[in-house]
Amino acid sequence: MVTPKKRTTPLTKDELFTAALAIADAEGLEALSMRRLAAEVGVEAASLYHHLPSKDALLSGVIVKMRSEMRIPDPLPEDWRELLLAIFSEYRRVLAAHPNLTPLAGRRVETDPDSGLVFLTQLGFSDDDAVELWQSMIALAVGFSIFGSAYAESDVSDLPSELAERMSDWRDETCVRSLRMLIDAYDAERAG
Amino acid sequence: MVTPKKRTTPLTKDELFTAALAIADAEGLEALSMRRLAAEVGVEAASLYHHLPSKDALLSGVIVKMRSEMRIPDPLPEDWRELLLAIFSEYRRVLAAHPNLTPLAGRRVETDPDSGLVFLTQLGFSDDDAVELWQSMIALAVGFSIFGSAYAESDVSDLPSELAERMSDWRDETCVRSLRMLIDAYDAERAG
DNA sequence: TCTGCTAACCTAACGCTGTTAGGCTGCAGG
DNA sequence: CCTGCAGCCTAACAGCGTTAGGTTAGCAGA
Repeated sequence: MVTPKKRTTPLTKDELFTAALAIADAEGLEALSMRRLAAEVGVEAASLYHHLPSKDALLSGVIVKMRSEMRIPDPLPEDWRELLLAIFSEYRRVLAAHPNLTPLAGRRVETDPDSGLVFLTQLGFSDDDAVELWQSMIALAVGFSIFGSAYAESDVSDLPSELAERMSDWRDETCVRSLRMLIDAYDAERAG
Repeated sequence: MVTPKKRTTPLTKDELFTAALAIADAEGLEALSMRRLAAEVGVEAASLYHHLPSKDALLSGVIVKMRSEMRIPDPLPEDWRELLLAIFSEYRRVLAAHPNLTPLAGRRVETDPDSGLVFLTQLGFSDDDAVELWQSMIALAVGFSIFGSAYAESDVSDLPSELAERMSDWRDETCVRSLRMLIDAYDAERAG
């Protein structure tokens, strides 16, 4: 696990983010300390501060790194609703692939200019409506991912047992279903 | 701020949760340490472990305490859609009232048996549909609260400026609007 | 080739954290 | 009066993020 060899090439930020992401994935967020990361990349903890201003910056970098794993399907769906759905399903897939990072998922919002929001306005959505739909989809996807991860402990002990069991199961299809409903509803309001 | 006097009555869990919530509200989550809390209630840090098994238990207690601030309007809305909306608007109000706790908001789901979920099944929703709507509303409300709090740093620098500004503004009305859309959509699918 | 600069690393230490072990104290029940 | 124990204490542990300041190796310019 730990690389004991002396380094030959200097560290890079990207290498740090990648290693940090790997540690968090494998051992949990609480295992990701500066010393642990330093050991992983074959360096002492203080040396990391030559590349990063703080641990906070490290965590932000890890989130960005995770987000960079998003892959949009190559022949883009023709229907814009399917495109939106593809984007946010992918968002959720990436979040679900790194369940240890869900506590951090909300700490950073990034919206690429070419990722769909601007596109919405070109479809006839007002700026307000486009943003509201976009925000709602982000909130839903992130919320579902948080509650779906082990981070969340649920107390449903007072519910009837069938409901309790079902409430502990945060399914991907449910998220997609609700995402679709939001898209259709905003679309209907735009048309009406 | 800190109570220097010797205590006359023994500590209670509830007193600890209340004090911890106050510290987190006033000074942020990172200020809430066992030593800080102990000082606040006039005791040494180690003594807290007579009442709590761990800091994690403290944080869970704080979340429960926060959630207990929810108040459902007294003449219950007659329309069940308005009732649902009232519940989740209140949920969001409480979350927004404690912005420093949003990072923890996802760590614990509680669903009272009498808070509406069971009620949905009595209205004709299948167990699955009721749970899916319920989960979606939780996810949306929590997601909005997280992104609306200062916890989230947004990077919208690449967006057109009007969109960027609007994207940094997570409005309550937007959350309510989307909640309402979800309710109506699930209602329509139930009827259809 | 020698000089000097600087990037990239190091050791050591600071004050903080959650947590545990073990001891004191004062009050309630027998 | 004696016992037990709830409720607090002091002291210490290992680990944390971070900083100050020192070393080293390699490259730029003379």
